[in-house]
Amino acid sequence: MTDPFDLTDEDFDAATGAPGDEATPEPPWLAGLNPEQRRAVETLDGPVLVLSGAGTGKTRVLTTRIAHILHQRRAQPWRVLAVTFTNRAAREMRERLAGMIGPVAESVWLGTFHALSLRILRRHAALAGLRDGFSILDADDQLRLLKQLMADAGLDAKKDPPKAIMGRIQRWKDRGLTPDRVPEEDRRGTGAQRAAMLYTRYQARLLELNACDFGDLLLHTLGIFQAHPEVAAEYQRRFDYILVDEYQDTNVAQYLWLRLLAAGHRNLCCVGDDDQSIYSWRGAEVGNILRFEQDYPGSAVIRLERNYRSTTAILGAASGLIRHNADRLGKDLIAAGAAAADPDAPPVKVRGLWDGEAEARWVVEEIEALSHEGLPAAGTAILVRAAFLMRAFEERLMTCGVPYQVVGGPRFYERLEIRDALAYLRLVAQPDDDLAFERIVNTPKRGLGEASLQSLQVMARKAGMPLLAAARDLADSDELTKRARKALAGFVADVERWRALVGGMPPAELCATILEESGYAAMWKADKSPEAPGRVENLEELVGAVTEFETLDAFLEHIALVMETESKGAAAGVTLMTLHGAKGLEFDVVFLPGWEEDVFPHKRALEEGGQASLEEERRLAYVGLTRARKRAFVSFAANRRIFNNWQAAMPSRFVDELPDDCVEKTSDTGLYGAVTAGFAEEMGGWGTRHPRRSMTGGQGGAGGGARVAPGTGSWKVRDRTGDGLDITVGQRVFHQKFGYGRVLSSEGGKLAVDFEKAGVKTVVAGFVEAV
DNA sequence: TGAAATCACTTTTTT
DNA sequence: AGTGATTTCA
Repeated sequence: MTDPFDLTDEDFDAATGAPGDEATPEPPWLAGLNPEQRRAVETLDGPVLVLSGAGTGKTRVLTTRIAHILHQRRAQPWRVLAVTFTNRAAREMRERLAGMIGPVAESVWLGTFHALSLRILRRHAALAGLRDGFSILDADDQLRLLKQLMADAGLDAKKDPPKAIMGRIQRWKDRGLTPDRVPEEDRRGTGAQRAAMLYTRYQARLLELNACDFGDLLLHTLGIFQAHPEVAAEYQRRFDYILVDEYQDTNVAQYLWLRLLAAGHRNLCCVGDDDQSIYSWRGAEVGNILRFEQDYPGSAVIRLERNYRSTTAILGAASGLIRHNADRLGKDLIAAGAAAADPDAPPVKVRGLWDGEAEARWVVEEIEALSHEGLPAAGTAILVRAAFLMRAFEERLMTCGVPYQVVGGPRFYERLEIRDALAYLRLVAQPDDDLAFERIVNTPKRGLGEASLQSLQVMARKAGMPLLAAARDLADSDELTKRARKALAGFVADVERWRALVGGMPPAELCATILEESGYAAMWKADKSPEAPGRVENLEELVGAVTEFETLDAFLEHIALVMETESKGAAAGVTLMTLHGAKGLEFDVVFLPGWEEDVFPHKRALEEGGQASLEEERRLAYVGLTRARKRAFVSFAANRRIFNNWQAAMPSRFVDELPDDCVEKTSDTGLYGAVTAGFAEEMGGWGTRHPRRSMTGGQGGAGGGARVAPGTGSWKVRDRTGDGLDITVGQRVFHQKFGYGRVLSSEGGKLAVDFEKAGVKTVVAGFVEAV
């Protein structure tokens, strides 16, 4: 195979007139690399696979490699394509690159698969059957659309859960399969046929709506490349070098996408770690990394095994654990950093506790103790298997007044009020966005009930026009009651007035105008429920977020792809997040709670995926451990409340798999006596010695119970500025989580408050506001 | 048409 | 337990 870019340095320099090696001093960024890293950076021609273990400098290699390509004048920045998996990784890489090579970093094609696909798709929308300005549906829209289609087809949502169907559709998309290519064996079995049928209709409906979902961004791009070789060729020529981060997490569609783009020059560099593959449930194929060498014969394979992040104890624990996986390329981490040299680096602490609340108490105690040892909360993370495990920690951290932030929790864009507000903006930007129309036509209440909307739907469907246009016509006809007609006409007039304003004023101002004039903001301001003020705040935050953008379209595009408000402000406290969210991050101190059978490894994972899933769960544990630089703590509870009842829990098998020489196991000695050998069995036995405690209804607060049911989902994190000095006994206060209440007593910065909903609770003064 | 009442389902992980 | 959806009642 001839490779147009297989040039020697001399050829290249002669061709471009760039100075030769001796004239160019070695760029500073190469100096600090170890030999393997250096090889990964300097092997520019042909396919390269970098097997990069945790903490071995993967991001550094990627950014340095880009810098090197540019410095060597191998390519212009806009001819380099770098693909990441998350927006965060893209942002981080861009920042680090800018730090090395300056503002020219901006012109590199760097982004997530989805963002880059969208960029390509916008240019060739017509080839995918879309019109300019097509919109991107969020998960909620997708599901609503599917439910409509199911209702039209007379399918029972009880028999075929829309979420399950959606899952199947997405997995087909992950595999690059359009509805007509769904293989026969995928159509057999319960519900499969109906899912395939719905997939066809769903795609058809999306085209009618001039919309696509997340998976379509890739699928359409891929389809265009396959159906129009001249377009594919254009992009093959356009990029001289392609780099891919987290290659182990790519799905089939992404694999094909990359293979197509790299087909010409094969200057493809993929960086990944099979031991950190944790997204198979989303269609990721570890197979992609395992067969790289076969796909790209003659590829260079470079292993990065020197870990600069963690202590030997942490690495030993992680390696010992992951060794239990059969299906891996086999790669060992060698401690090489400053942390490894620390002679009194302590072992990984493993601790068994009575229940989830005791676990939270212990974790926060340790956090407070560590902060006195020079390891402050700001460098500490609590990493959990599933979001519901966060509750106990949030509660405990709040009670103790330790600042914290939840990362990747319920996301900004997913909030009801934000989705509503976005629907207004979408409808104004895209009058044929029917899903947006439906969402807000009667929010706030305009007296347009189901009956009116039903006839509107029917009419629009018959005339083949978008709902907004149909509404305009319907308001002029005499189909509806006078009141409904008037309301509809008013709504249509509003939207048209706002549409006229687009471009005439900054989008943030437009957004504020719409929220005011529609009465949507007023609706929440008038709402008396405890969460309403937070929603008003979020709406204000939304307007603030729009300020960053020049046009409404640019904002909507950003929100569709990024869907998270940029983490603003310094991370001051303990970081609380899921293990999945933690990949690619590092902390001085890491707590890994909830290591119990059925929780971690998760029961559902085992039920659905068997051995393969068990290994994936183990990789997740490995990811968790390897996030830690200096200290790692593993814990498990003998009893845990799941849903609303208590369940006895066995320690996770992963606890036993941790090598003894790297960990120190202790249990609650004060309560249960010293336990050394047979530790896990004994802990597991607790549950049987103390059979399921059934707690009768959490609230009521009585019965000596400090144990009060946790409140609702999310609340805003507040820093502890001002110690609530203006709060006095008898004062009515508002608490983000517990709502309104009255102060009973105050002692040492803590208040006893009688909450209207949650009963009597002790809270830190800084977490309540006087009302 | 809107509010109240009941019901079912939740909690694995997310671009 | 708490949320959201669906059903029932005023």
